[in-house]
Amino acid sequence: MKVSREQMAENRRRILDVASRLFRDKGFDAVSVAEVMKAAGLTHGGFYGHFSSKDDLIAQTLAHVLALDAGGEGDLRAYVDAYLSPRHRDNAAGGCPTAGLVAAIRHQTPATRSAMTEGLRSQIDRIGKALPEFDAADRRRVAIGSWAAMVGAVIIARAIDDPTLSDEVLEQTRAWINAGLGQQFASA
Amino acid sequence: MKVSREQMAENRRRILDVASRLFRDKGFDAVSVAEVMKAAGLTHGGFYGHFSSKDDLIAQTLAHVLALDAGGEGDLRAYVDAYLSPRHRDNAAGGCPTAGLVAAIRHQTPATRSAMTEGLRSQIDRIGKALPEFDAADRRRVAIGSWAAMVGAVIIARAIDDPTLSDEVLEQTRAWINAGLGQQFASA
DNA sequence: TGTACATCAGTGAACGCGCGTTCACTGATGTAC
DNA sequence: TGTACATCAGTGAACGCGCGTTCACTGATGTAC
Repeated sequence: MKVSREQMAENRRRILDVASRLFRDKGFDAVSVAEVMKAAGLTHGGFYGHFSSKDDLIAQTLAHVLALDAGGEGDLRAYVDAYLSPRHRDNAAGGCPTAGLVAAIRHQTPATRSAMTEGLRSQIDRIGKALPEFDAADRRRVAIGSWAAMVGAVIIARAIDDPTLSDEVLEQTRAWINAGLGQQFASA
Repeated sequence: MKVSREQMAENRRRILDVASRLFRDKGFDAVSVAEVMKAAGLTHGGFYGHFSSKDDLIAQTLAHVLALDAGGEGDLRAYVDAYLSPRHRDNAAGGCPTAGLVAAIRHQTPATRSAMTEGLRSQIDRIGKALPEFDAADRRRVAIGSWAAMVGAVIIARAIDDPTLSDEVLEQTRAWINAGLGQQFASA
């Protein structure tokens, strides 16, 4: 049965929200269109009224979640600490979409790759802006190096089945980044 | 038709070799059992004489490729440079299995996760041993931080569709790691 | 404001396809004599 | 060393299943009067 325009817009938003959680949690391939629609409280047949294909859903979900994720976080050091925490490692579904999905982007359509590229570009810029104590050239290096280490550490920590080693990867990467952020915190 | 024991062992080795390239190139899900067997010059029916399931192939392939990859590389700085090169970024099929596959490990069987954990553990140890200029505590931090940044940068660089930004991620991460490896090279 | 009807968001059965896996068969291997 | 035969690695057709996608239908929406 037909629903109101507002209801349809809300349904669409709910599909993107649940899809972003499911994709981050299980990966693009392991989540079916029917599963997304069911999680959104709908049936699978209506899917193609909102999206032209599963690939289209993936591209739009990525753009959606990266836009939400772009909220300016104030303190960089606090952000690094939260990012490299066991809590974030164990919460892929609600965590950073880059950490959860970058590696799979290589195999996606151009629209999806493009959305991820813009997300990465603005994330690097955002980190750079949180580094006023560095001059322009250093700022870029620190922003990119730190971001690569953060994303790499969370991905690695999530792969490791030994909790002690997994925690150590997070903790030592945190120390390594803090050392790189400035000698005044080199012992952190 | 039956083949000799040596032939069978060689067939098995060839299956693992082509599987490791295909998995690194396209991901576990996008490679079918039939595709692996065909690439190895066999038909799909014989697969279950060598492996009990596709998951078993994945676990054994990962152990196989991580063992091959474990060759001790001499100079750490040269290793970092090669790792963070456009050439390595563009050669996922023949490149580092960690960069190509870590992110997908989260969704694999315990045997596969265990193989990856051991591969990561020994890789971190190997990098640590290549850092005699640091004391024990710093060595661990530098090894893990550098490795996380290397893996993260290659994964991110492979996702980005803008060659300029992709190259920049590799290059700035290289500079960031070199800075962290010691002040005597801080300008590299 | 109230009624009549065209629109169209969502439903659920059905489709074609590729996948992982199975199995009866084949013929070279390798062992027993 | 040569022969007879049991073994078994590899073949290719077939299976069941879940997936992405399609489509005829339904009934609430929202517009025209």
